[in-house]
Amino acid sequence: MPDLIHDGDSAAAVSSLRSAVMLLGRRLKHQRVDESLSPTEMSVLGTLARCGSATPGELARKEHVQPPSMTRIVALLEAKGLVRLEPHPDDRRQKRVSQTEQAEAMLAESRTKRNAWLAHLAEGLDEDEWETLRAAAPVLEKLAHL
Amino acid sequence: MPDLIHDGDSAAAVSSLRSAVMLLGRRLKHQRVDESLSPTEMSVLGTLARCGSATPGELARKEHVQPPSMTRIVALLEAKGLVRLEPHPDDRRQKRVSQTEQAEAMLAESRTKRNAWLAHLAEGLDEDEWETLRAAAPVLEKLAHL
DNA sequence: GGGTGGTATTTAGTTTGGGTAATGAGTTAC
DNA sequence: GTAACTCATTACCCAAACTAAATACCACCC
Repeated sequence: MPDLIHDGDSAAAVSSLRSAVMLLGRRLKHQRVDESLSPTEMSVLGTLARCGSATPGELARKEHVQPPSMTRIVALLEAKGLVRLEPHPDDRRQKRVSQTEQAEAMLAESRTKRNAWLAHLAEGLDEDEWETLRAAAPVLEKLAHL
Repeated sequence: MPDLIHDGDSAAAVSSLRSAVMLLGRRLKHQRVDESLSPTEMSVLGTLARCGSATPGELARKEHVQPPSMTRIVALLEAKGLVRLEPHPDDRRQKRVSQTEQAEAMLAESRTKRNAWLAHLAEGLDEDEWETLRAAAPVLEKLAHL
């Protein structure tokens, strides 16, 4: 690992990365598959799809959101029939959240639409640039979860 | 440019990119140099540093924010002594926004602190991964502005 | 067994950062 | 010279997070 703080190139890269991520994030917020679903709600569904099921607390930690926010999000998702809430087998303080088949179908449709939007945006990139980005995607994801 | 919609690998990359960007964006929001400055305000200062000066409307378009929001942001920045507002030389409807020396100093300090945070986060990446990310930074920035 | 401290979730109330609609001033085209 | 358009602003609103406090439960120690 290079010295990220004092190496000039890395410093510039970090700065560039930050502003790009924040700007792109703001734009992505507006690209919703389902108007009634907030970006974080979508993200929670994605997490559930990857992890199977989780407690609200685990979800809050994974999404880097405070527990009360996750309570609200889970409640809204349940009201829409996208997640199921069951009592935790071992600990009656906790609950188990898992996605429904409906959520799975919506995620599939959502991916198609998101891809269309981002693909449209990425038409402004050349082949090499896209290749760079494709290589970086998993790394960025790892970084985001560290 | 490959077919981003139907190529399976690219579809996965797009999906991964989206969730990573949104999650990382949410986390970055909390890492402020100056507690009294919102992420978008910081971003505006960054844009001004790159572009010299601009009108509120130009800034709104660059940041992908509505004009009224930019009016408020610029007003807050002016109240903090970080930008200067002058009448536009050619068109009396418009104004020219430019950063002050104070803003420049703050940006420098800000970069140091941001780098420290992101560098700390990036300790979990190995050298190759960081190299990948560094190469992707300018591309991501280009994509965000398309 | 009962008290004590800690944890999971929720409720209530607040802040924040953005949006839309409507207004006023200034410019451009006809 | 007026009609149409553009830039910035004002007033109002809304969504989505937060903090603090309440509730329910577990685990440990005596």
